[in-house]
Amino acid sequence: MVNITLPDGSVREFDGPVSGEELAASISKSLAKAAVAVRVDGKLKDIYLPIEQDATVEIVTRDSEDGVELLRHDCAHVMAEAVKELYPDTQVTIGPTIDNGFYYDFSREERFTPEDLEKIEARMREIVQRDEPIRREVWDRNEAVEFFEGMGEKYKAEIIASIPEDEEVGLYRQGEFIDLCRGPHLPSTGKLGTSFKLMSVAGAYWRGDSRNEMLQRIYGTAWASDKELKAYLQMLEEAEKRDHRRLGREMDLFHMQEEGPGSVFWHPKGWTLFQAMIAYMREKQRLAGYQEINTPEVLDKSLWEKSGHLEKFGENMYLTQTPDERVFALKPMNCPGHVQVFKQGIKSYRDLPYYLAEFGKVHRYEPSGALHGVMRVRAFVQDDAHIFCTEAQIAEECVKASRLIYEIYRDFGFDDVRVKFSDRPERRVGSDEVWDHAENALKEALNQLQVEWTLNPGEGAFYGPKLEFVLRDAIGRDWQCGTVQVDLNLPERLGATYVDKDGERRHPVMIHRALFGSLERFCGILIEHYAGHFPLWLAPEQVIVATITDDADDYALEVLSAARARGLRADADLRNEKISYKVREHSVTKVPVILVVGKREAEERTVAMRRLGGKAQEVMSLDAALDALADEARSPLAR
RNA sequence: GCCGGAAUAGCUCAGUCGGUAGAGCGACUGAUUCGUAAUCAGUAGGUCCGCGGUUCGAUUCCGCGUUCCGGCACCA
Repeated sequence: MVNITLPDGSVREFDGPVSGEELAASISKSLAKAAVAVRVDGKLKDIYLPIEQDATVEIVTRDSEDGVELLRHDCAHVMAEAVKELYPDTQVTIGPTIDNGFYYDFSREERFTPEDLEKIEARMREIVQRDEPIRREVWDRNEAVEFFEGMGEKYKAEIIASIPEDEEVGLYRQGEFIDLCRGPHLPSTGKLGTSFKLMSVAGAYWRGDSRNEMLQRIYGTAWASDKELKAYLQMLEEAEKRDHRRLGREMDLFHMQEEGPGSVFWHPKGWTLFQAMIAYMREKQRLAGYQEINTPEVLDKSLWEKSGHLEKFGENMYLTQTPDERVFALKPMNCPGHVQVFKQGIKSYRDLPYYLAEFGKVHRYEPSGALHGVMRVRAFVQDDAHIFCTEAQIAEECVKASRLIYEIYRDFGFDDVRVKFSDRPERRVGSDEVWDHAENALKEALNQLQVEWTLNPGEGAFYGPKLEFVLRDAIGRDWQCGTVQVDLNLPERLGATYVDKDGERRHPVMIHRALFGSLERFCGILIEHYAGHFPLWLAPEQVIVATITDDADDYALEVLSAARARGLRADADLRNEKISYKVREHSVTKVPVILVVGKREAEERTVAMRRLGGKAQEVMSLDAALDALADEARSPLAR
């Protein structure tokens, strides 16, 4: 007797072992048709395998979240099958699912071309047509290793050999193709459907390690229906339209050029946006008790030797030699400079926590392949600050800094923020005891914050563990922005001390924190997040006064002065062009408000206010319009 | 840095099987005085990314380099 409990709580009795297929069929015909797998006591299983003991079972349908995941995984296998059929000399490696799709890494002498992708996709559709059953087999580990080695599949053999001894070696067979896989899978290739598409081919290191050989990775996307596939492809197109590199040019915010790889030329409008961000942060930090400073960008090599930067971060540093043959480094971080400021005069425990902030421009020689618009550059401004405090104050100060980050992101329109905790890296300074201490303090802060977080093992800074605050951009890419780092090493290395209650000199703890992180990156994220439609307080150009004919020129200039007098960033468009032409042009550059004035408005001292993207316009008195706009243009901190 | 791809007018792109290039938009000039996302006409604008090589001749073919794009690795 096997008792199966269904999600609704009902229990079904069977005389003996029952498969998911049979169970679904016993419930309804339509469910049997839609069923592709089962979840037995929380674990996904193949639908044709017998359930031999009492269990809670959920039928997984093709269009459910689990179902789509399986479908994508199968898609990867079918792709591998197609590749092996077309190019038998190829070795297969791994093929997992990812957001929106899947990939599979192959090893092959020749390169896959876009034409090859078309062929592979066509063959995949044939395999779906064949509707090959996909069946699980449990193999003896050594036999499996021999089998794959015999086929010349050295990567597969290596993976199998590395599976823990107590785990089953499960292989899945579909047609002639057999692959190692944890599973489960759909019952046959026909269940895959046709809503998939191969997207691109790219290089990827074997086991994700740059010391290993490079494989060829083919990316694909797969969905439960053509409708969803189409929606996804459309989303990609939309994302392309809001790409900050494109909008940066269209809105005349910035440019970059060959002579300065990874360096931004900010144009007047882009710099206005940048300054609006700084103005906001300056005020936010003032309210939180920070003092702003400014420290040198070029400092003698010896300081960077003392701090450990040259040893642990040197690959990323720009060095420069002066005519007197002294060697200086462009600062890649602001911390050593801030320690120098802290060290001036004698600090008492009563001075702690001591907050120093700087909008510091740092230079880092980043790998060329990492550069990406303003998101990943070699010269950027950090809203950096260092909090010098006692060990007892660490957790509280980390909590305060983290809360600032959440508040700020909310003001800029981001609610979905993820946190990663990065612990000690291989390349580090300081003893294990010190690291234990720093990591525990940071974890305590996370506890107090009561937020979800994930561990990012070995990704901490060389001087301390860190919290990383991550935002997702329009194309689904994650960007690390804010960070809070606990440092028990640099103050000692650089000789920073304070006099404690007992008269002893002690090294303070240093908390490094950046809230935007990089102003450049945050700015890029803002552009994409808003698709260039900035809220009024951030828009580089807030108001355009546009005339209908030159009858209104004098009045338009009067409106312009009045708008500027209220602090609005405004300009006038008096050109002899049709109003529809002007509206289009300023809409393309995403000016949020156009005040249209013609003869009628001039006579009545009104304006016709038109919002970006809006259909209608509102005629209101000049004063009322400017009052409303000036109010709306205030920063969130002034509300 | 690694794998693959690309680089032609300000932008988007076409083109030359080797004989020094073209469109649309934009810019400029003129006309048009017009009510909410493109008025009409004309003009100008190019080291075809750079350096070598092959060739009578290279923007085109080959090599090297630079930058960019998509990934990987790295990272704020």
